[in-house]
Amino acid sequence: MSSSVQRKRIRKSPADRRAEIVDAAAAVALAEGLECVTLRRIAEQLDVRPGLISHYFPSAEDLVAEAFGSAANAELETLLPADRSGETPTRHLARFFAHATGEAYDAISRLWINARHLSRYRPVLRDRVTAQEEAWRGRLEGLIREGVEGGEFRTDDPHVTTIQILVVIDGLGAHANTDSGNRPETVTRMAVTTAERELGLARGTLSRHGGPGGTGRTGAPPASGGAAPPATSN
Amino acid sequence: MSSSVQRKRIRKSPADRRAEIVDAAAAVALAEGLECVTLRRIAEQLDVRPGLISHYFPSAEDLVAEAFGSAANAELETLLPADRSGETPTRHLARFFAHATGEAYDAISRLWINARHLSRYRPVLRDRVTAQEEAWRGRLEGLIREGVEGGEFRTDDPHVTTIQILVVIDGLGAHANTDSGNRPETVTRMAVTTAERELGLARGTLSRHGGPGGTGRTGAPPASGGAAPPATSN
DNA sequence: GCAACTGTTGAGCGTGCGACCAATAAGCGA
DNA sequence: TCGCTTATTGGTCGCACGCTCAACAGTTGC
Repeated sequence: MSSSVQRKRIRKSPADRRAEIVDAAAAVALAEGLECVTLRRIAEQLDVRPGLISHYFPSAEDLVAEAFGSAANAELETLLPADRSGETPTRHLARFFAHATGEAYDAISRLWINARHLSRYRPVLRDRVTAQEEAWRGRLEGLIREGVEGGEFRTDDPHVTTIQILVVIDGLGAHANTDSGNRPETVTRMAVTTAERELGLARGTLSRHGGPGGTGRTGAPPASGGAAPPATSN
Repeated sequence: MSSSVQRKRIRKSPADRRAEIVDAAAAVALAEGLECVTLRRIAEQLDVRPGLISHYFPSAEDLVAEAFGSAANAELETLLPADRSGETPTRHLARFFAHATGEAYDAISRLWINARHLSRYRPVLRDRVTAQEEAWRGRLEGLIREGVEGGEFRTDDPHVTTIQILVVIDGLGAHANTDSGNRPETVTRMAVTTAERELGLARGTLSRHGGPGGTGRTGAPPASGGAAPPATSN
């Protein structure tokens, strides 16, 4: 109404404005997809003119990459905080799976699918995706190594084990845009099952994230053969 | 030069023209991505006018869905032919993994990532993707059930086992646009490892696709713990 | 040989995109 | 308080997209 005749200009410091733009872009990327991160869309979000976005990001591709990096990084920080104050690796890993397997993770899965596809055409984004994959892997591998050193986990090769877990999580997340949600419990639990198997943990250890934090052992015998284990109700 | 003044019109039967368009669209989808399946692009490919493509596909989204469906279906037919003339399920599954793990499969992985992402915005494509997932799963599950009935495979739930294998394949394929290719051998073999474990097969049974076709048993003890198996050279 | 059918063309509309640039005004230091 | 720096605006360009439609021309059947 009052602003249609003459726009009120709000002048901010470059650092503030840039951060504001990146935050808005990350939000749009997460909610609507990376292809919706356009100069006009972000400008509208912040109630500024498209030219201003161009001013801070002369190449729009840089903004898209930044949006993905920001969103993915924030999620990583929630999922696997660098600061694990006092919590055991087992509890931490259990908490990680609880979050990374629930429906709340679908938005993140969508973002990863989005970014991995768009990487095909946009080199700048591709570099960002590679860096983020590295960051996620590094963070998880650190947690696993810590658990191995403390005797909670057991694996010959933490690096390979980490990748194996991530591959399963990626595989489960691949259908975030299509699945109707009716998946067998055994499949939903695949990531946890893989982790427990590869880390020498008893079945169920990583399912109860409110459970024992000390040793993580329950005394249940480990799965012996290769047959599919019966699905547990919880 | 000679055709610039007056275009030579080639009139074809609707069925032929439609098939021609779908084939071209599928080829473009596979080579350059589904977003390159545009009226203008396909028209250029066939040396006709864009309006003609619109004539056969009043909605461009239908053409994209058809392109994906055609490409995915052709690949499924190569990967898991409906007609398994005389070959044992073990040999057949081994052949499947040989193809679905090699670099030649990257193009298909890219297409799936592409389609799954685009499904977010295009309902028609989403239905097609869901149908293709169903088809792939059904074909693989049929093979596994056949193996179980013949005593080559052993699993309590062929349905779940099938999905588990496909999840791993999806997880491995997720990085087709970003990976530099340097992946640990153990990770590359994850799909085969999963199949062998879930089907009660000895390690290596599904790696040698030129190997024994009868029983598929080698006498080697099954993997006990979660330790990474030594990498085999072939 | 001619007429009817319809596959095919050519042209144009409206939209949204990234990129560019001169003009403007907000806020800071002198 | 004034002037300068520069953050911000408003407008425009070229491009590619899907979609529409009247006009054209192969092909077929009479």
